[in-house]
Amino acid sequence: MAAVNLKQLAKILNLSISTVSKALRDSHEIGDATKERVLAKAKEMDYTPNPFASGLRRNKSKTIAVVVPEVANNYFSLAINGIERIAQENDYHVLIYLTHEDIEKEKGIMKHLENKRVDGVLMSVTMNTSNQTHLSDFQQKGIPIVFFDRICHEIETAKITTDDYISGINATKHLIENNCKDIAFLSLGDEISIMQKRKSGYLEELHKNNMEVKPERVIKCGNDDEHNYALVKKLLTGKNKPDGIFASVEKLAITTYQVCRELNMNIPNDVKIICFSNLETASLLSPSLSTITQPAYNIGKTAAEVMFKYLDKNKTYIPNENIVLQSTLHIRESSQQIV
Amino acid sequence: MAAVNLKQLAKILNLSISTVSKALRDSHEIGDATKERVLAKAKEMDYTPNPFASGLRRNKSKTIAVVVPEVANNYFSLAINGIERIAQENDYHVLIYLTHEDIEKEKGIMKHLENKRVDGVLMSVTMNTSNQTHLSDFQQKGIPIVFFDRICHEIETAKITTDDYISGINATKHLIENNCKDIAFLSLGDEISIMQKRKSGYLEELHKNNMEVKPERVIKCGNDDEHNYALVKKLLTGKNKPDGIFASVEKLAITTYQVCRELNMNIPNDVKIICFSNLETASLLSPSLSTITQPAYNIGKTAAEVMFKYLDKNKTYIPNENIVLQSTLHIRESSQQIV
DNA sequence: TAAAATTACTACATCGTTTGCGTAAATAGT
DNA sequence: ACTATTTACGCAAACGATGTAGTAATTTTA
Repeated sequence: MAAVNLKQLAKILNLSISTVSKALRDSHEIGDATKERVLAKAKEMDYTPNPFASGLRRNKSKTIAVVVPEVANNYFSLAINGIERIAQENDYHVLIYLTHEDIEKEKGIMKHLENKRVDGVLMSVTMNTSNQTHLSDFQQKGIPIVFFDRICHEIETAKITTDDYISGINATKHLIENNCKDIAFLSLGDEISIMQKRKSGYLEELHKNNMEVKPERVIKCGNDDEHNYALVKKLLTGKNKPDGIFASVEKLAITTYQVCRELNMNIPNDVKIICFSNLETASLLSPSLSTITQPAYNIGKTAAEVMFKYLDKNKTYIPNENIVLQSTLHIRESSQQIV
Repeated sequence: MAAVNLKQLAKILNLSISTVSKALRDSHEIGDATKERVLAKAKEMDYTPNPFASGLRRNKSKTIAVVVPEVANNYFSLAINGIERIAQENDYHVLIYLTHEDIEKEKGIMKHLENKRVDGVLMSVTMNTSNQTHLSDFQQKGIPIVFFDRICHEIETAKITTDDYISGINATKHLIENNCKDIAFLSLGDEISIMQKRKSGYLEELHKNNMEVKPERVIKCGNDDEHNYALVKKLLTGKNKPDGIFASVEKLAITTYQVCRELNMNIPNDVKIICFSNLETASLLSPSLSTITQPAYNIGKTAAEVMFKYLDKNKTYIPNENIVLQSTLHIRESSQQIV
């Protein structure tokens, strides 16, 4: 029942606590015969070190935190998958925290993590994280952060992203090539870096094609699904409807599908759609959804690998580094001109 | 930079360490004036207790673990969402572990958790978890487990499930009412309880309608997507095809959609489909997918609530309790007779 | 008014590990 | 053979917070 500890092990083995401890950690100070005796007994008694005691003593938690806006989301859950894999390989534990896009919650979570509960934090910030003092304060405590996807430029550390600007260009170019004359961009807030990059790509490509850049074509959506629905419905209801929609995140594309269904609009005849998405059922939708798909699993995996690269060396300072992975464009029915 | 601790706070305040500690915990032994002075200074210095020190001393981790097969899955991510919400409300932290349906990984994870790293475990077992000695062993260590969805009958504790048997009956009945004469059941393994219940409902309803119960209509799928694809393809290729498919989990329905697409089979004309699923895009699929939808968020929430009910009382023993939540049937195009 | 009780604090042992230092005994070096 | 060095272990002090058992000083009670 009760977990066995070093003291009990030592008593049974007739050795001192420190000898047992050192033997278990394979110290050179301990003779081979003793080591084997200790190992065998430890296994027999099912000894595992108390993580709080060793955490306290060594000032290491063997734990990282993942702070993300949500988990019921294909992108983040895949990223977590990658992170968890690397963590297990490194014998680390993964704490998970959800901000639900709430900057106050994000601040509270970081506050909770300041006391060395974790050795490092992997995070994707809130759509509302414009002020980042809570993040630089956090770094000051000596706990490293690695950002993935939704990064914070101002914080010096490693950042894993995808080629959002290029993807923005490619998606827009694709819509233009399929005869779209008036493309709207559905943004998620406008604070965060990925939105700015995706939007830049969109604007740049419009510009390059001498298409008019109308500010009202950039729709600033948010975290409230009903409000987003209303925004998209309004966009598609007036007489000045766009003939193409570039959704910056998956859920806005889904909302658009739902709006089109209600308004009896045909995709892609009435409006063409492309979006950033990791939806596994994209090809089964009606019509199948064209996507820019980020390598979510690898993003998480890479972020974790970078973190462990520094944790292994006991470095709490991670210098600026931008790792950019490539997204892939999957053209399906929703964005294609029907010939 | 360095985190401030009790000793430093005490020195600055010219008080003893224990006085400061007690003041912070609002002990009656400390005078009001002193309390205020301490609180103010603690806030000013941004003091937060070291979780390892207090964890060690009080033998409490303020952490629970969630052990699930996967996270890139709508059901589990919603459940995690519910769990995390309740954990945050209770000032608890959430560790996450993925088994990837691997029983050996599950055993290893439980082994890792035995040493009081967590105060409790919420879990959904692997599809291969038939032998549960690693779980009863774990319980013996004095750490409570609460099961949700994929439960372990033999372990005495609280179990949160949905009315899978009834849902199995309803789904099957629905297919029969829509003229299916030969319904296949896609199972995920056959060890775990939910599969047995869903299958029982399926078999029972066939029986009630005097339909032949062919053993080869129960397809035992697994964790290998390609293998599942082959199994479903074989099922739908021969001359003795079923005209209805009841998929026990979401991913098997998606596989079935993909197979039908390859085989150029029309859903629901050639074969009707219904499945357990929390897919948010079910209604946008082509054709829209009929589902039995479990209240995943509430299942997670409930599991966490039950856990905290006992943790609050410092009870490590949770008596048997079966909490059954209701799933809802969403009839869409994939399962309906076209008139 | 002496004894009892309360108040407001401090000292210290403790949780389980880790690790620097000390020390006998065994081995090596000259 | 006598001093170095190495080997193999034990002692004890941390790590930071908690809580029991004190202890003066003050207040209450009989």
